[in-house]
Amino acid sequence: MTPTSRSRPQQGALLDLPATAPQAVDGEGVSEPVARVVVDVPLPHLDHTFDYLVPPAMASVALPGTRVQVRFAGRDRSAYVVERRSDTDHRTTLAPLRRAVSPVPVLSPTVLDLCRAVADRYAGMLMDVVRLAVPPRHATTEKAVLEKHAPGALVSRVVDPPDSQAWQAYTGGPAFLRHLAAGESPRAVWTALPGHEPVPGAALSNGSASVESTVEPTVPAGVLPWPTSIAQAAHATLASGRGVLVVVPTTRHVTQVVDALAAILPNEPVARLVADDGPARRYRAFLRTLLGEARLVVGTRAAAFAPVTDLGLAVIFDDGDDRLAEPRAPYPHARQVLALRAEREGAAMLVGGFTRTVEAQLLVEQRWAHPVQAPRELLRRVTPRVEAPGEVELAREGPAAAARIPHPAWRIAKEALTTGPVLVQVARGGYVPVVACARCREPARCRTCHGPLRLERAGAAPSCSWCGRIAADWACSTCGDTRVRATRVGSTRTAEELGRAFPSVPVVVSGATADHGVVETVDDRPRLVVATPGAEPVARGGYVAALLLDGATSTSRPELWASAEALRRWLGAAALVRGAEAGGRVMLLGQPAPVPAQALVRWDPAGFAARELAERAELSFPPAVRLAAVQGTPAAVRSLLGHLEPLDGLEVLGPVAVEAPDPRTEAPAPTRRPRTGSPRAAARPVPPRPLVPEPEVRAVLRVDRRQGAALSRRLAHAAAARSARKEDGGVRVQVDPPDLW
DNA sequence: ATTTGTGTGCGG
DNA sequence: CGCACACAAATG
Repeated sequence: MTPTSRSRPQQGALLDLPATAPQAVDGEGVSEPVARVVVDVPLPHLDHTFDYLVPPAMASVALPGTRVQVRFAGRDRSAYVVERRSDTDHRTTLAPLRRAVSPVPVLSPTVLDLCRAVADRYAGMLMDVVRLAVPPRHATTEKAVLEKHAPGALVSRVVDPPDSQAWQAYTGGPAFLRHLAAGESPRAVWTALPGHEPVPGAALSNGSASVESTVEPTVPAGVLPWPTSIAQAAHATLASGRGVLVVVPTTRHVTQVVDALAAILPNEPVARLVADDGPARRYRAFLRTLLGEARLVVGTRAAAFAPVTDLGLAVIFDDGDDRLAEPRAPYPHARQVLALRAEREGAAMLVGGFTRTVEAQLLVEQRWAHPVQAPRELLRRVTPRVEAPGEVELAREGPAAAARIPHPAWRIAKEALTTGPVLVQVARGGYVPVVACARCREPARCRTCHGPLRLERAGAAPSCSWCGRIAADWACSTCGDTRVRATRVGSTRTAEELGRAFPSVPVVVSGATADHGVVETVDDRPRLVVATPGAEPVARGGYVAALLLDGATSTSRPELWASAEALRRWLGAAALVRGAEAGGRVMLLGQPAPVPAQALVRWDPAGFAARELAERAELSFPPAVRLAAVQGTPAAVRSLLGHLEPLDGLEVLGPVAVEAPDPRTEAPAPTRRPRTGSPRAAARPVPPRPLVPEPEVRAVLRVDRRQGAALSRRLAHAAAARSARKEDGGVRVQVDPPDLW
């Protein structure tokens, strides 16, 4: 691995000085007295290395990978040493390092190389990526970990490969594990089967309440919960003496994977890298990874950069979850980070999920990864029977066809509740999250801020979901009517209705809203579980049935990804239900779009992904092509586009005005600090900052996928040229923007 | 951002 | 000519 420690040439045509011959530096006894560093400055044209002199006192501390402080443009800035050398290409005398912050080389050459690749791919700055990769230092934790750490005690335990039963359910599965165990680096896109933890005792005792279960369903070998399958792949990789990194969307997923690893590899330490754990625990887990104390690392998106020693396998699960995309510049996606990493470090990769994302489909079609999925016959047995009755079928059943929960759905729930738990997936949380005028159906809005009104609980007056004001004397601005009706029904109200219909069955609500938290698990007793997508509790032994309400709500969104996202959510819920062989049933309701609905009924996420990708190729949409969005004030966007060097086949769409920022998500007024401490600031005329932020525009750049790297390079150059000229008005450059259309 | 270097204009 | 101020370039 070659770290990219070479000083990059000055950006653009601004400064094309003849390369100065490296000059030896007299270090007064210090060997390699030059520290090449990356400095934390937010200016794109300064996104390269700088050389400093290492004072004798820091000679053995300021080693490559360590944090230091340097004087830069008159201020102390934090920086990382990326290289130590004995010469410099800088012409004038070097300034000394100010302070060695810590002796721990937190930025390893491998991770630095990855950060550079990610920055390049996303047209961003190296330091922005490094900030994502290296968690903030926690001094007391660092001291504690270093004191306890005994380098000699690191025993690379030899692990035997997993038994040959593992992954047998999947075509190509055993081969995948075999290659991992042999130290090779296969890549797979894995469509996971629903698997359920067996109910203790149920498989053995035949005195179950279920009368007709004379035939005990035989769960085929290898149909296991997804975290267990991942643990088996990790096991195989450990057998080759290499480390494993697993990245998942949420803390909840992390816990599931950590538990599965503990069950299969009880003696193997696991590092849990989750930002939610807080600075101390997060930094401790990071250091344990860095020191090689844990070869198994599990975490959320930032963990994609974890310094796993000798990485053998990178895993990402449920890669369609938007929480795997980093919200800070340069907005890298964990799937992409891991893919770059697998290539650069020669590691294997596993992209898994119940659905198959369009991006994963592209990896398959490019032959970058092999598909790993179950044969049709097995799939039919272990997935639930799914129905998506159309209006015609429902009308045959009786007059209540248009009801949110039509008669056939009630019947499924009633039958299932005699045996075990039933899941009801509802698109929205809360009680009645959106109301409209009862007469003209115009959405009801707040008189003060024009936010949408909702009902927070039974019998409550409507209130604004943006500002919280109670709209006690609301009247429709269109027709004057004072009555409201529900346009969306949330999980709380749904639970209320279901509770009335099944008074003898307990009802559980799970969701990320304030009223109630996310419920992790439920047992196998009869119970109604109402949950929003992603918050479905795992039921021991699997749900007997699931009702997926609000089908249209999830597919009618205008975004490009709406139907793929709907299918992902439906499959996520349906995968918690027992297989058809064990009586599991799913009903999809609420007029969903037919294409994703049929993909669910046939349980064919790969077919859906192939069709979706073909369609996007036809329309020149990503990921079939590479897109980048450039957003900012009109002048700033225009200037950035003006600085772009020509690129074959580059299409520039727009710029067009972007819709007004949403007052819910937009911070109030970004009060600019007047810097009271500095007398200079008072003397300088403050540029007038508009009270109302200037409206922004966005341009979309489109190129062939093979030109993607060239586009990113040009965007980074243009941003550097702009910042070098101190052109103000920030522009946000986003490669692979997730939220277009 | 902040510092440093260079150019310009005006008073002496 | 000398100095203050403005602007541009560089930041090690």
